[in-house]
Amino acid sequence: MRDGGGTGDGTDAGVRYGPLTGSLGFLLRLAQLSAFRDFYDHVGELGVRPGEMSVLMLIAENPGVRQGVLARSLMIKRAHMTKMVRAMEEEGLVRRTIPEDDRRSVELWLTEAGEARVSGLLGPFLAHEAQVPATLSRRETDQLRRLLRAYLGLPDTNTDPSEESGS
Amino acid sequence: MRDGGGTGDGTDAGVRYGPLTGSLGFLLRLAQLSAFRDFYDHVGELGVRPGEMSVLMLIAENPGVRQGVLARSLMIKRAHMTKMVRAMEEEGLVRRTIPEDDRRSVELWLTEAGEARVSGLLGPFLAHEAQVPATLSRRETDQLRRLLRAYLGLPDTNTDPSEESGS
DNA sequence: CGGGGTTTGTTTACTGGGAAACAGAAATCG
DNA sequence: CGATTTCTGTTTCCCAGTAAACAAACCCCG
Repeated sequence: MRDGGGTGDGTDAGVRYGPLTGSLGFLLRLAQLSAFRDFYDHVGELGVRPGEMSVLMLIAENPGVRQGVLARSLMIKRAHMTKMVRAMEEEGLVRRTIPEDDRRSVELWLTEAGEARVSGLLGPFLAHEAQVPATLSRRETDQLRRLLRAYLGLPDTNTDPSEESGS
Repeated sequence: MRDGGGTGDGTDAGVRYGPLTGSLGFLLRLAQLSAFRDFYDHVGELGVRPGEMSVLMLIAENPGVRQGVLARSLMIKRAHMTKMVRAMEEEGLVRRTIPEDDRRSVELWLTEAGEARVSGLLGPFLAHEAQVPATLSRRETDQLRRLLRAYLGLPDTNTDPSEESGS
């Protein structure tokens, strides 16, 4: 018998969290795990992982972005970005070019297959994102996003939640 | 020498995040990485990782908790919990007992060394947690915590912040 | 010009964590 | 009671991601 609000998250086991209850880092970790699980349940069926999707989308949005900038933007190490991008190059999704003005760096572009991949993923992804987390109201969800962006120091982009969603 | 550029978050590289800007999962991922980095900067100096700390604190708060319950509470797999707890047993921090009424399961207890460890970590940890993230006001921080707990389906525990001890 | 320092990507070795298969104990059901 | 199913922890193998060392290119300054 679960105590009322069992959401299936696995966090309703009746343990006392003690000092962790108020820990922002701990809550962020649990929330991220929960969100990724949702991602796998919905978008993951299309055979894409969160990391791959974020890389593809950022290249699509910033053609020719340099590899290190991409790594820093996604807060992962350059070493790992090398592996991801190399693998995606092997898959024929990404093209890597070396600019003349700085021959250390690598610029990234989507191939046609890469663009097709993004096109195919965008719909399901946006549909997934449009869903309200079921434990929050729409207003709370918007506020949570806003606070997370503020926490990260990202600009408060007014991505008007009233737009598209139809298409 | 510490990198003094921007906010230090590494997310200010000028890239356009596109659909990811509004993605709750993506923002949660970045926020979690940022929070863990803070943790390592402050508490990590004491030679403890977030996972180890959370396990110790949960056992301290719930003596005799079963291993699987602990795993579910922290949203990690039992397989991994086995490894962590075994390692901590090797270190002499945790004691594992098999209850008579269910000889499959394992109950976890802190040893004296384990309790000493928790005692030594609690102060720095609480001091770390008391810090407001510098990009948020105190009120926003509290609200972020509240929204994360709601998102996770955790009870809205009013962790009385009345002991902010001077600052 | 040339020599240090820095940046960029890469390689290698390592850690945290998951997936799947498994064994023993418990529960269920004939 | 025995057979089957379920639950718990464990093992093995694998993947995402990091740390550290490195080489090439760039930059700065004499």
